[in-house]
Amino acid sequence: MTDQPGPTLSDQDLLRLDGQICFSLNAAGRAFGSLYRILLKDLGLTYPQYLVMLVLWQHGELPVKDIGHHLRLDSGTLSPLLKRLEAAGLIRRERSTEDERSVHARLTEAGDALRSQAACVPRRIATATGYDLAEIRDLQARLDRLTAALDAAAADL
Amino acid sequence: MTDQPGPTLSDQDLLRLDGQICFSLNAAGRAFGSLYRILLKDLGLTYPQYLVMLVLWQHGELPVKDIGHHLRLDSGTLSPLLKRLEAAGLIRRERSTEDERSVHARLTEAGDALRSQAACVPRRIATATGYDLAEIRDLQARLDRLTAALDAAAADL
DNA sequence: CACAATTAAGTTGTGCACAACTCAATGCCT
DNA sequence: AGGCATTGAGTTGTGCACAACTTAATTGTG
Repeated sequence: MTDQPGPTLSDQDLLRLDGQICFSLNAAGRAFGSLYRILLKDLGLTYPQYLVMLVLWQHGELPVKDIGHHLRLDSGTLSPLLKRLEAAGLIRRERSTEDERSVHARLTEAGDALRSQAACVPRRIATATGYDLAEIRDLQARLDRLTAALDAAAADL
Repeated sequence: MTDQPGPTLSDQDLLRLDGQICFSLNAAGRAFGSLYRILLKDLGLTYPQYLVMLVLWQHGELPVKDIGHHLRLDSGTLSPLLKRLEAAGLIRRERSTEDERSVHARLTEAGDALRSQAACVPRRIATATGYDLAEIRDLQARLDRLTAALDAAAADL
């Protein structure tokens, strides 16, 4: 029989311990945000805008829907964000001719040119983590598993 | 000699790979957010508000500054949030008599009563992760190390 | 074909995060 | 004591995330 600390934690204990993972997750996310904010300042991009640009640099022209799919964002977030990117002259938005519901985002020359300016960012971020590639991938895998589990749990409430 | 993918990744490769950790981190954070949103709906709390309540349930009366220290939030975020908690009748805010700059947040009876209602939340979250306690702690440690590294990197820009 | 259901964007409203700022209270220092 | 920097909250403005809703185009079905 086991008389270790015990597998049974009281709700009070959990209430005290709770927040820990999400605290850590939150803190890490914000730390990333701060760093990106600094590194992206010269490019005139916010971190979410940078993520959208990353998607466009990889995939070229894309409908809003697909961008949202890649980033797990809905039109309520993307519509104003894309408007700002368009106002900044980095992308153009055009209604698809074949399906008039769909709007496609496409890089302008300036948007494409920004790519080379952004090229140094990932390396600086990677260096800042202090992790090597294997560790990063491992951490990522754990986080993705976590996300999947949470999504599944949320699905059947 | 090694002719594997190689330790030297081009900036373009990194640009493609980039976002991965922060993507995963972001996704996990949002997945947590969704789940908490559902579980906290009955309590009438948002997730950040719940975090503040957690701190108050643990520490009792606290100055705004200390709450911010626990949660890594500044007054710009906390002031309106605490106002909403006060409007909801869960806390009271009172200027300290000994230092009139400082404002202390204190649980009302309703705020304290909410604690028992919230007691079931952490367990449900923990279950939803699909991780056991050891894995959670391990992940947490990695995330905290990551945060520290990123903070340090941001400090010397 | 007509009409209901679905889909894609966009809009509105709320709340959070953060930078930059104001203001008052306190501490410090000669 | 006088004067100045520091500290703690709060305010303002921008941008993101998300829920709930609207609008218009498309699809599916009887």
